[in-house]
Amino acid sequence: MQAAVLEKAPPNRPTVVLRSVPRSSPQLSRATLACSNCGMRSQCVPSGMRNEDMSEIDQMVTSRRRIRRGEHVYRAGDPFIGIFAFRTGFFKSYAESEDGRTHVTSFEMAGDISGFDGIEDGHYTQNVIALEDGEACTITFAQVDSVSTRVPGLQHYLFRVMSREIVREQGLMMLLGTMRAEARVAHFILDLARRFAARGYSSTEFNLRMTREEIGSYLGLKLETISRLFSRFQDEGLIEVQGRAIKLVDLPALHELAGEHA
Amino acid sequence: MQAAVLEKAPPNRPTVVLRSVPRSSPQLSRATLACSNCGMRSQCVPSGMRNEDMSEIDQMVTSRRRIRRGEHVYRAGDPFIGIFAFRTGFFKSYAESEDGRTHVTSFEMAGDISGFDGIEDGHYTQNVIALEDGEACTITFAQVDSVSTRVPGLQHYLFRVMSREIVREQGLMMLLGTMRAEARVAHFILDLARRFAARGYSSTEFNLRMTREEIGSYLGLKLETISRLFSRFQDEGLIEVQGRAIKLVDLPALHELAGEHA
DNA sequence: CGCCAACTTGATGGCTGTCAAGTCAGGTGG
DNA sequence: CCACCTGACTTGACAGCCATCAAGTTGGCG
Repeated sequence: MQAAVLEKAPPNRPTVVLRSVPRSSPQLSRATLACSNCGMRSQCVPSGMRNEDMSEIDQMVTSRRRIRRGEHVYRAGDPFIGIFAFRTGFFKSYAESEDGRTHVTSFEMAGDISGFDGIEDGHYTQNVIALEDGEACTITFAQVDSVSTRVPGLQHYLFRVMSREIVREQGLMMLLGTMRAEARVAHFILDLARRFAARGYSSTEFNLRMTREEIGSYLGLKLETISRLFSRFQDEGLIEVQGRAIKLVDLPALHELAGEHA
Repeated sequence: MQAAVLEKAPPNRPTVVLRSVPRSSPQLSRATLACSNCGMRSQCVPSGMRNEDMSEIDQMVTSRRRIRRGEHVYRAGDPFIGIFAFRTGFFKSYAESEDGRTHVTSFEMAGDISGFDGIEDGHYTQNVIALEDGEACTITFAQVDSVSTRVPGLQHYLFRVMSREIVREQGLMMLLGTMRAEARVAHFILDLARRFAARGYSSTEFNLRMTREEIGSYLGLKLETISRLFSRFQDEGLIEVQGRAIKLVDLPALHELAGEHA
């Protein structure tokens, strides 16, 4: 399944070969679960994490779970059990309001972590659903408690990951609050490119895993606006789009539009 | 100074009498600093925090700092030293982008906490400035480390506060991404009312501490739009506004506009 | 082959931004 | 005490960006 997904998305073939992983066996060995053996480690763990601390982090990951396209990792209102670190696949998080509005708050890929919204009152407030088959490592908070009292480095790790999430959301708030549609879309494309690059995929040619509507929801725009801007960017020679396949052509111009450095 | 501020803002007189506090003496006793003696405790600490854990939390607060109107608590780029719990005063947090855009991400009042944006890379990414004279308790992260290895309840506390911040930001993203101007403004007014109420102030009559421009920045709107909507809400009998004094008249209608329950 | 979701593109309208001209309130100095 | 000044606010006129509505087109899949 994982391989099939990659085949359907030729431009996203990894340029770095990642360790292949056994499929959802009911009981995985501690070594197999270990973060220190995980190809996605560099994504999960903030830079600067010491190697000595990795074995401590390994102790938290208790299980791995296979999630199919369309299946929820968790839903708003579910009791909080812990956080999820994605190993493969592609996911979206979204919130729903009382009156039925919906808003995509993030797209998760390998190495990203979800679930911090559930800590405060013991229930998740968001929904996370797979856009593509994948696997999630489960880190239950019961584990966190027992391990982290013995291990000071561990809480540091979690503080940093949560801090990163807070900063990420602040960036999105600025995008939603101050940027025009074309800047939002340019920013979105470049952000995806960076994230693919960080995982060893091409940063200039990749496949979108989400619909125009989901992009629009994420960026506070309508799907028609996304479609129109993709077309316009293509006319202007910034990108090439065909369906969900995107190729970045004029990176400086995209950065310019997104309001980044130069 | 604190009293003077309240005198200038008659509708905000507390309906609950709060303990008076000695002014910024250079060295405060541990008992004076203690959270367990603080009138704002119910705001800082998430509900459900056990009393036994309070003494542990007390150990983290190392100093208290007086901040005058217009003075920064910290700025983007400053080295991270810890988090700040506000005791009195009124503050705003804002982010600045490379190309000069600015966006207000939150307004802080007594019991709120700032500074989590600085954990990840060791530098704050936001700016926090006082809109009104106040005091901030400083919780250095050096303290957190040494205390929390002895005390498991402490990290729980911080996880919950950070989780609350993440959920808060997700709510704001939905507001910025899906709500129309009138809904944003109604939501803003009601949110302020709730927060004043939680601190023992009137929830139907209070003074804004920020300019129309700051409200606009927070809500992703222009100051003229804020002004116009305040005027319109007044014409429609939802509120009464005079300058920064606001009185909520038709709460059901405001909730309706904000898209909340009924 | 036909269906359906996803996507594209056009026409139109409205919400909100922009520009502009005041008004108001608080603070300062004469 | 009053004139003046400045920042904050209000209000009007207009424009433009993006949403809305509508009608196709495409591509994947049964």
